[in-house]
Amino acid sequence: MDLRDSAPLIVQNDLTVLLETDHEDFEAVRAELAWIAELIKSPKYLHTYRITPLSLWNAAASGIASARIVHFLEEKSKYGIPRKAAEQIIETHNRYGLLRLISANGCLLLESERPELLAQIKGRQDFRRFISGSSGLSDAAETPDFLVIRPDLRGLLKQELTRLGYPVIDQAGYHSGEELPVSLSGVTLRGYQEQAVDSFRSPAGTDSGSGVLVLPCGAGKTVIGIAVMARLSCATLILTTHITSVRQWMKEIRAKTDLDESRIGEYSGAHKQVSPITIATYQILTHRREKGGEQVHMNLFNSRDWGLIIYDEVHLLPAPVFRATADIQATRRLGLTATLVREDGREADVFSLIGPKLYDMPWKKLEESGWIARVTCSEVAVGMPRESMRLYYEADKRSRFRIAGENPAKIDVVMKILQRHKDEFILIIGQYLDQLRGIAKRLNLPLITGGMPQTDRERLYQDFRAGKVKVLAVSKVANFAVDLPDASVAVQVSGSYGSRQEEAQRLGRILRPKREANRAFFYTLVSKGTTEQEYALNRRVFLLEQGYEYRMEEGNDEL
DNA sequence: CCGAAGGCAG
DNA sequence: AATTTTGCCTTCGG
Repeated sequence: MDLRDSAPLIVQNDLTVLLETDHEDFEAVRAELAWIAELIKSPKYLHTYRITPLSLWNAAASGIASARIVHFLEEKSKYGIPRKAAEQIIETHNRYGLLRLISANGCLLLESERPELLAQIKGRQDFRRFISGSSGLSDAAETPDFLVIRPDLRGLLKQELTRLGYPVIDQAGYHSGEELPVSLSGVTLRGYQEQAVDSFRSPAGTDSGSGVLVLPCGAGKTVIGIAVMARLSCATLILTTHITSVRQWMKEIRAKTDLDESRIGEYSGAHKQVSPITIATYQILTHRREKGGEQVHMNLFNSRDWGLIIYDEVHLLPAPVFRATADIQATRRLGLTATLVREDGREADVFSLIGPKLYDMPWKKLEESGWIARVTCSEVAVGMPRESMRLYYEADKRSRFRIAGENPAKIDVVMKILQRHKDEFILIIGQYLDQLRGIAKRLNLPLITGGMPQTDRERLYQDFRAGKVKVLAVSKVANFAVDLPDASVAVQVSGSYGSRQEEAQRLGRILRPKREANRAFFYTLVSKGTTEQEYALNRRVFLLEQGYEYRMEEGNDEL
């Protein structure tokens, strides 16, 4: 084994990978590593990644060969790859594709080049329920060429086999659904958007037909969804997180296709229209009248012959919708998201029930080509005044986070930042209403919270867009409001615990391309010597994974 | 038919 | 481990 002291990686036996952050190749190696591993820890000088079965299968699905992975790791690591680790990478990677679902003569078949694997599955008590009738051979002891699978259990089977470590490539095809001619009008897709749409379409011969596209905020996920709809030209059900997003989809579909208004419907609390294009929230699907009661709106999946279902923000898809999705595997499914990471660890279910990752556009690449603003992130350490520190130490564990979050010294730091960015549009985002009210009062800023009526909000947005107001304080509504105007500076004064999701969303607020210098600034204020620092560490993980760096600043002198 | 207000759940 | 916001349902008044 030759020694490459100058290489930035160390690959360990357990498939964790360490990456030196001050290495000259850091950025290039990080970008490559992001395709095959997940970032799990990110202290300043040494980031820890883990290569998981799922990360390898997603890589396999996007066409990255195991040889390329091993070669890359070999070349970029100081001590090469331990033999065991290389074997395991190849073994796991190669399992993707061992099992295939196909349909023949109207039957659903599970086939493999490894008949002994099929025999093993057939022999398992807990897989008996998936197999229907005979498996092509009468003698149970013989090794089968294929297994006949109950079509209604197609989803569950894939879920179970993925859990067992044998993901299935599903080539059994899809029903085409009700026809609905759709053409795009007045839109030109950007290059990467075209690629994303293509990746969902049949790559030579095989029909991918289901899977997930990963794109940053502001990359135009809606347009891509609409373009897929136009290519397939069939009745489509679109599921999304909240009503504003439902309306957003409607608006864009109206603007960007030749569809008549009557063909587009909203299925929500207010309107229950089932049109050839129907847009609904996840909430209405999961809603129960009483605890443990029936989910009356789940029928939406069967209330029309959908040819395509679009899952917007697929990382937020709730458990009952997974269950319903297992039953409709013959329908094409498109997942859209900015991150495949879920806080509940159900990435494997996204993989087996929605589909594998088909396309991934890293944030940094979009930044390079100017489609989103270049952002400088800073973490500002703010010391706590003696009185708050005393309260902090006296408080029980659960109140501490809030006391640190509401650190009154943060106001002065906010003022300094406002000074630094005097003529720019600034959002001040926080978690606690008391804190925000305090800041808004001291600095004489308008404050938007969930309690503010929609019309009042819109008036403020307008003033902001017109430049009459340049600094706006906002509560958690900033995480959801689609129509919140764009700013070039965001100051996060507090957040909800370790949510990576939230950090990414808030950064998303300032990503829209800027007129002159295409730059934006993201500040996050963290109280020194408190638990807030640990949570901040976790919040950063997702953005670090995307290649953002955080500058460390001191907000005030020691108190 | 529509929108607003109040309650509850996630 | 917890604050806030949102969405859905029901009821009520026009």
